[in-house]
Amino acid sequence: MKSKYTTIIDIARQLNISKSTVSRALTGHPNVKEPTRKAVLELASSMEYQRNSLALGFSKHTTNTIGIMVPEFMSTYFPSVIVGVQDVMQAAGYNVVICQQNESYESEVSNMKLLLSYRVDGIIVSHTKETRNFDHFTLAQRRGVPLVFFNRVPDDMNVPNVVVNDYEAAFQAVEHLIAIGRKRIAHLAGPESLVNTRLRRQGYLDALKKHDIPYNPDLVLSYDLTTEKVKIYMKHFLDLATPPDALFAINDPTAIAAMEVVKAKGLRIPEDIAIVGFSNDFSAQLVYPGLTTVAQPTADIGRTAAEMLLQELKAKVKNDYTIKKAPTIQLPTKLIVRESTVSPSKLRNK
Amino acid sequence: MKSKYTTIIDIARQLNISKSTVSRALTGHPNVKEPTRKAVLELASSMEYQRNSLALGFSKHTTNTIGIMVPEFMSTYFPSVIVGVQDVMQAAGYNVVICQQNESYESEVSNMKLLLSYRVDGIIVSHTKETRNFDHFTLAQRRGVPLVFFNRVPDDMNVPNVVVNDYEAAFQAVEHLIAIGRKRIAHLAGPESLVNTRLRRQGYLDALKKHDIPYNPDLVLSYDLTTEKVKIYMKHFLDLATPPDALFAINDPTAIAAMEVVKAKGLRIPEDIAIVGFSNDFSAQLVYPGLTTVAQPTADIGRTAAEMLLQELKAKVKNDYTIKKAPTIQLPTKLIVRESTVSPSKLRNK
DNA sequence: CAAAAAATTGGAACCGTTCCCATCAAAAAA
DNA sequence: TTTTTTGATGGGAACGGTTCCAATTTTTTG
Repeated sequence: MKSKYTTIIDIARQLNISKSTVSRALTGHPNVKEPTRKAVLELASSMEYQRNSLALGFSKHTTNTIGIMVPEFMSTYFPSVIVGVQDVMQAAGYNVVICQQNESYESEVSNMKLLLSYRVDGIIVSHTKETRNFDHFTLAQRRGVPLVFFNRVPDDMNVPNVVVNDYEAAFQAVEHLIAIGRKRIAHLAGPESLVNTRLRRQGYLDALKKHDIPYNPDLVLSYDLTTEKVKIYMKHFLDLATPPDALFAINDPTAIAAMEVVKAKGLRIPEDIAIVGFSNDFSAQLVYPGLTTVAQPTADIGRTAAEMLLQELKAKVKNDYTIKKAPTIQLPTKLIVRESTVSPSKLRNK
Repeated sequence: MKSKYTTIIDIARQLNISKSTVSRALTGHPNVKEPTRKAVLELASSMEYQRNSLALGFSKHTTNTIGIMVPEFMSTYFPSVIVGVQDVMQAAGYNVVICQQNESYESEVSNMKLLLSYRVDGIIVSHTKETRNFDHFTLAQRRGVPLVFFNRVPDDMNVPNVVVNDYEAAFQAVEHLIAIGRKRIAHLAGPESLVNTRLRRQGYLDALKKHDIPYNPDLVLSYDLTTEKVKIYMKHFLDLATPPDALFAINDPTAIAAMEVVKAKGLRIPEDIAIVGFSNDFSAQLVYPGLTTVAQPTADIGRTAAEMLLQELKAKVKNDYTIKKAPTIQLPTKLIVRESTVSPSKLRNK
């Protein structure tokens, strides 16, 4: 089967020179006479020569391509991290291939194998909520493919990663709720499998403790990040004998789904119940009332992760993280106060 | 340089058989004795053999991978189309590589070349708002790589595509505004380069004509889809001697940005100005008031495009669309009426 | 102007896999 | 038992590029 793509051999034949020379001319090797180079370049362009990355990667053992794996991309968080990654990587001459897992562990494993089978040079990852087994990640490491994690980092793996201080950010968010006079603060936490869940919950607990508010286990529920469950759990909170006067939600979609339940029940936000989310998703400013939330520097997270990966890639001797401590970078967050915790009139006076 | 990946030659050497036999065992060729196959499979799994897709694609001239190119993915529209595409393609045993253009023509060209250099078997595309030159698309076709377009389809190219009836949907949306008694209906249109812009505007014009509302050129502006411009143009509309009492926006982000301008000016939605968007982005239900909009079956669009591409891929003889008419599939839209056009009390009575 | 040095080019190996063809062994048929 | 058919395996070319080394040409130098 003859392919329709032009090859360097086609060019070589037409010019009656060897393919080595054509290759040299095309890659900008210095040892090519000017007229030869010109002839090759002209013919290549007129024949619309398109180099075969498969052949190239195959023969050079490096593809100049990296992969990025995200658990989902319906919120704006991951897309905007990806934009940051592409930014840095394209400037560095790398191609970026995006894989999306739909929060499925199975997809994650198969996408990882896909990326490895395409011999990507490195991978930036945030794992799914289902991921409890990390063998597919260590496999990549054993193959010499550097990994950089962000946001969701496996906590028993020593890998380079970019995160925010989830603990501190949660602590501040809860302190904000306390500052506006709330005492019965509920927390809708995420799945146990995510570090973020544990850190943010600890921040919540410690903020309560600092302000001498006793911890009430009835007000903390972990859930699987599905919209249906939010509705059930939120209804449960509101039906308690003494319902909460505030909610700290693991993320913005959770907070927004919770707001709907509150509104459907005819309660007022923030008067009856104040709500705080996490990540400052684009939708946080759109909902009514505007959602108070912890902003993450998403594009920066992407850029930083990309730079970290570039470090790994250009290290002549691969860093061995079974011996050496892997680098972590923590980026700052910022509490964005909106109407879901402070009524509009007060906000304006600020 | 020795790669850390196991190859079929490593396996062959260890078992003292030829690489042909190993290859046959791994690909499930029938002519392999059972004990041999078993030995190969076991060793492959214990050595964590991972086939080299570069070598495979290189030798077979087919990669079992398709690309999808989208102009942006910060709204939910394109991500959810992608999910539909992945759905069908994964079931059919194909890998999907996602490329995101950031609405940049330059990125589009370079991503197209990237996909071609990786010899993908086919590509699903929605072009950027900047794209006016389609050479990179015809290049793919000349290389025998089938294309399927969706949403944004170059109108002077004969290519398979999946769309909605933009004209009809716009017509209905505007009729809805007329039905609720609006007479001065403004239209914020998109860039001239997109078919959607032209079709939706035509729908707008024809709806006015049908209901004997004279066309007022002052009330129609085309713009480049940037948030800053919406603000300027919307302010301009509101500052007219007789400002519009309704707005039909090219898409939901436009409508939502326009709503902010209206609210900032202290006007009421829908009483002073009713607003309709397009696509039913996830945020349309979140904004306050809820945005009336035209829902598109996004996941279905993705699934349909994927199925169309599969048709192209399995055609033994490639369809030549320089001769033959390319198929088009039009999927249904649905007008979703929310509070931005009908006040809550009336909505409830319906 | 011949010899040495430098620049340019060609040839061949290599990368990992598939696949066609040849070979050989085993099983079936004569 | 011999021949034919079938099944299992090995050998090697092909895919498109890079790269090292050798060969050739050109330039420089003594």
